[in-house]
Amino acid sequence: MEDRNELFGICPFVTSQKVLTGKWSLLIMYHLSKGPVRFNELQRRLPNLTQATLSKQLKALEADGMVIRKEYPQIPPKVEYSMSEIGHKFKIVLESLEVWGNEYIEYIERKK
Amino acid sequence: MEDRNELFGICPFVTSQKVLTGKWSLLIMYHLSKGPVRFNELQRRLPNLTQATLSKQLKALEADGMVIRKEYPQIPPKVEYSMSEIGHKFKIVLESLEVWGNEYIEYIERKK
DNA sequence: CTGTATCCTTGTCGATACTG
DNA sequence: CAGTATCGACAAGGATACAG
Repeated sequence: MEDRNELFGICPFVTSQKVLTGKWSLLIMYHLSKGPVRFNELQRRLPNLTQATLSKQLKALEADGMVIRKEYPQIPPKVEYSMSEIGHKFKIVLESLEVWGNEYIEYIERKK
Repeated sequence: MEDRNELFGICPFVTSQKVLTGKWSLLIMYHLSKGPVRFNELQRRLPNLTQATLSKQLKALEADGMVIRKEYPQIPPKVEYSMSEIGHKFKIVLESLEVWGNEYIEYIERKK
């Protein structure tokens, strides 16, 4: 374990954290795990996220190879986002995160 | 799924992402998963992380209930950090992240 | 419908120096 | 040993407006 940047591509945690930096990445990946989604539909499911922000986050995930963007040459345009192969493998992480997240929420409630 | 802030404490992914925002949180949790660690030892294992930053990240994790800080009244002072109960439950997530992270690293290598 | 272009605010991180 | 204080730099996100 040495430098964060040097360790990208070496340490699984450094690498994971880098890919998951986006504030909405988990939520986006979760929605894509249910199947391909169009841009507009995704935005509808993620209120309080502007078009600009959603676009940036999707571009980042696409650049990281997590997400596949498929464009249908139509008018009006149609673009579908889906999980890539490595993205699909991430579903296991999502599942464990979902379980843990709910446990954490319970923990917070008890603490109140 | 509505607002990020409103959903903290409701949606497991929103909640998880909030807890894991820290740039070093995964790495710190990983090291603590091996057992209690003193401040200095932790810093030694995490080069390229200044004392100030490590201190802030630990404070954040402690505030979130992920980490327990135990202070021994000695001279020189000794402080041990360890995983809390909910922190221990996070180990499952760490394990799946480790597996996935390594798969992702392989994926990147193949892409080159 | 699916974006992009700007601009601005905010938060986070790191560097450095200092302390009980 | 285990921090804190301060400061500056930078990146990420959000608001708004516009475009193909």
